[in-house]
Amino acid sequence: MKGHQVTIKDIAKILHISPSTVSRALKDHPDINPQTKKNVQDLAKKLNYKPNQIALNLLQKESKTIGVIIPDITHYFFSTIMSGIEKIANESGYHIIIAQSNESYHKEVENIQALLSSNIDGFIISLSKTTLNYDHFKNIEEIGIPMAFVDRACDTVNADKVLVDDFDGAYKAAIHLIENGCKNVIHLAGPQNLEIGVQRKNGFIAALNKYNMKIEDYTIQICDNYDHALKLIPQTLSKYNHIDGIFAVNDLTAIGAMKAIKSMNKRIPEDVAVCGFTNSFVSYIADPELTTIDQKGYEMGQHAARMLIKRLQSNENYGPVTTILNTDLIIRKSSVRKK
Amino acid sequence: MKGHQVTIKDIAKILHISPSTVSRALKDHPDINPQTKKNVQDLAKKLNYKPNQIALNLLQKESKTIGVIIPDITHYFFSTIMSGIEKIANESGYHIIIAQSNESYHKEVENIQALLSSNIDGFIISLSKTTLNYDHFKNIEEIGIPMAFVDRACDTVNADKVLVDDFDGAYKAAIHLIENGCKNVIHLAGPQNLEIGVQRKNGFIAALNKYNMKIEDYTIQICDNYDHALKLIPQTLSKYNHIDGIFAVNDLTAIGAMKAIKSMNKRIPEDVAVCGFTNSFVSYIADPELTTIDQKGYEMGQHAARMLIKRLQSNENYGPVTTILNTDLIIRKSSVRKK
DNA sequence: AACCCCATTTCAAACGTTTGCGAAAAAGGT
DNA sequence: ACCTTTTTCGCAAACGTTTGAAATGGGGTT
Repeated sequence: MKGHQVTIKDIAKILHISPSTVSRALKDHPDINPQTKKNVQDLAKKLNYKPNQIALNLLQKESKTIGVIIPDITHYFFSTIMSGIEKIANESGYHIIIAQSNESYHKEVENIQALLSSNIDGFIISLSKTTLNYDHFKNIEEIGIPMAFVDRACDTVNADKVLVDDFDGAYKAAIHLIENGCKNVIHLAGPQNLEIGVQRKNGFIAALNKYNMKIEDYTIQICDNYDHALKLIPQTLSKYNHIDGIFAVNDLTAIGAMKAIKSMNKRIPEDVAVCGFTNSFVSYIADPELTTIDQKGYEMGQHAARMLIKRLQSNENYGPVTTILNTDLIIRKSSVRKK
Repeated sequence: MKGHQVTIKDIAKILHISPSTVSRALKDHPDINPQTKKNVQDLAKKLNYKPNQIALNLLQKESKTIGVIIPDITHYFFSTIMSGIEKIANESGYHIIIAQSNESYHKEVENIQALLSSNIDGFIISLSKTTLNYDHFKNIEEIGIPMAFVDRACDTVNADKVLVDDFDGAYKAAIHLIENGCKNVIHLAGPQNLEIGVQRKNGFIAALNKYNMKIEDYTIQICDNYDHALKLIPQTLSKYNHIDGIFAVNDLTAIGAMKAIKSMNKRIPEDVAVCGFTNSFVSYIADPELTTIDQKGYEMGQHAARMLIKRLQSNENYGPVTTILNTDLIIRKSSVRKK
C-alpha cells in the first residue's frame, strides 16, 4: 500500500521545466538561473523531496550496502562487532544487511547465497564454528566482491582480515595468573579447529614454558561454555586439588568455572584465581569481578568496516591486508592476591 | 574493484537476440521457442548470470528489505528482538537492514531519513529513550510505508505494535516473592517517564495491595542500573533491616542488588529474595541464578516481523493491530525458599 | 542583416530489467 | 491464392537519476 515518494519528475512537472534542470538546480550547478534554482529548491524542501537511492545505485552500479554474516547477534562479543561496523558504515553512507549463521555451516552458505543475489557491495564475515569448507567464499572471490573477515577468519581465501592477538592475550593472561602466585594453572580451551582456540592455547603454553611450569594431561582441557565448565570444574578440582589458577578461553566459561569453584567452598582468588577472555559485559558484573582480556569487538568491527569500505572505494586492486589488534589485560578481583 | 557482472544485454548481444527475449527465456515464458530458451539458459548458466537486484528494485516498488531501528544492538534484550526479526524475515525471503539510534532522537531521525531513500518495504522500530517528537513517523506514515513498533511504541502513530504485559509481569513477580514468604518487599523502579517504568511499578503495587501490605516511603525507589543498585542497596538495607525481598525493574539492577546483599553477608534467598525483569542472559549465570520475568524479546521480534510481512503482502488496508504478549515467571534460586 | 556569444534550458542516452503491444513469419484451413 | 491462426520475437516505455551535447532566445557586434 505505498503512496508516492516525491521525485524529480514531479517537481519538474509542477514547475513546467525539465527533470534535468531540476537535477542541476538541486545540486547548485552554475548553468542554472538563480531564480529557477530557488524555485526548485524551495519546492523540493516543501514537498520533502529525497533522492531515490536505488536509481542512483543503478547508475553507479553500487548498492552502498554491506552484508554482515556473524554467528549470533545475541552474543555480546558479536553484537559489539556489529555495533562497530554499523558506526563506520553509517558514517560513510553505507547500509548494513545482517544475517546470522547460528554457528551452522549450512546457514552460513545459505545466507551468502541469499545476499549474493541482492547486490551487496562487500561482505564482512565472522566464521561459524562448524565451517570447515570454504568453497562458498571462493565463490564470492570469483565474482569479485570484496570480503573482510573479523575475528574468525579463513586462511585460504583472498580477503582482508581483522584479528586480535590471541596468542599474546592468552600469554598475558597466563603470566598475570602466575605472577599472582598461581603454581598450578589450567586452561579451559576452545575448539582446536578454530584459529582462536589454537592461538590462545599456544599463548598459554608459552607463558607456562617461560616459567618452566609443567604441562600435565589435565592442564589443557577443551571446555568453552558455561554449562560445560559447571560440570567439568568440580570433577577436575576434586581430582587435582592443587590447581590454583584457571585461564578460560572466554568469559562465560570463566564465570561457569567461578560458580563451580564457589560451590566447592573454595575462595576466589585466594584458593583459585580465574581469568577469562573477551571482556564481555558479564565479566564486569560477575561476583567477584572477572579479570579478563579485552578482545576489542567494537574496534575490530570498526576496523573491518574501514578496510572494506576503503577497498570498495579504491580503484586499485591491492592484495589482502591483515590487521592484528592488541589486546588489553583488564585486571579485576578474580585474580588479584594481596601479597 | 568489481568486475563486470553479466547482464541480460550481454547475453542478448552474444546470441544476437533482443534483451526482452532473453528476459522471457530466463523465466520460461511460453512465447519463447524452446531452442532459444535453451540457448539462453545455457549461456546464462555458463556466464553465471545473476539478475541485478538494483534494477529490479527500481522497477518494482519492492526491495524485500525491512529496516530495523533499535536503540542498541549491544543490549541483550534488543539483540534477541533482532534475532527474532531476522529469523522470520529470513524465512520469508526478506533482508533486514539495521540501524542503531543509540538512544538518541537525532540519530533515530537521521536513520529513518537514510532508510527512507533506499526503498525499504517496511520498518520495525523500537523507540529511543529520548524520542518525544513523532513527526518522523508521521512522515513515514504519509509516504505509506508500513511500520511495526516493538516494545517501545508510539501511541500517536498509525502502526502495528507488539508489547509485553509489563503490569502483569510485575504483578506476578511481586506475588511470587510474597508467596515465598517475603513480608517486606521493595521495588527498584525504572524512570517514570517511560511506560514500562510506570506499568511495572503499578503491577508491583497491585500485588502488595492484594495482600494488604503497606507501602512505605522506602518501598519504591527509582533505581534502574547495576551501579546504582550497588550503592543504594547497602544504605537501604542497613537502614531498614527487615526488608526481605527485592523486585527490580530489570535484571542488571537485580544483580547489582544481589552483589550488594552478598557483600553485607546476607543470604539470598534466605534473608533477602530477589527477582528481576527481562530474563536476560545474565540472569541465568548470576550466582545464585536470578528469578526473573521473561520479557520474550525473541518472540516479540518474531511477532513484529510476522505482522509487518503480513501487512506488506496484503492488498487490503486494515487498521493497526496491537499485540500484547504474556510474560512468564522464570523461577530460579534467588527467590525460592524451602518451607 | 548576418554574425557570434552567452546564459539558460531541454534532449537523449544510460544504468538493467520487465512487459504490453505489435509485427513478422510460419503454419493451417478453405 | 487468400484468409486466419499460431508461434516467436522485437520495440518501446517504464522505474528515477545524471550528464554530455544540442537547442533556444536574447543581446551585442560587425
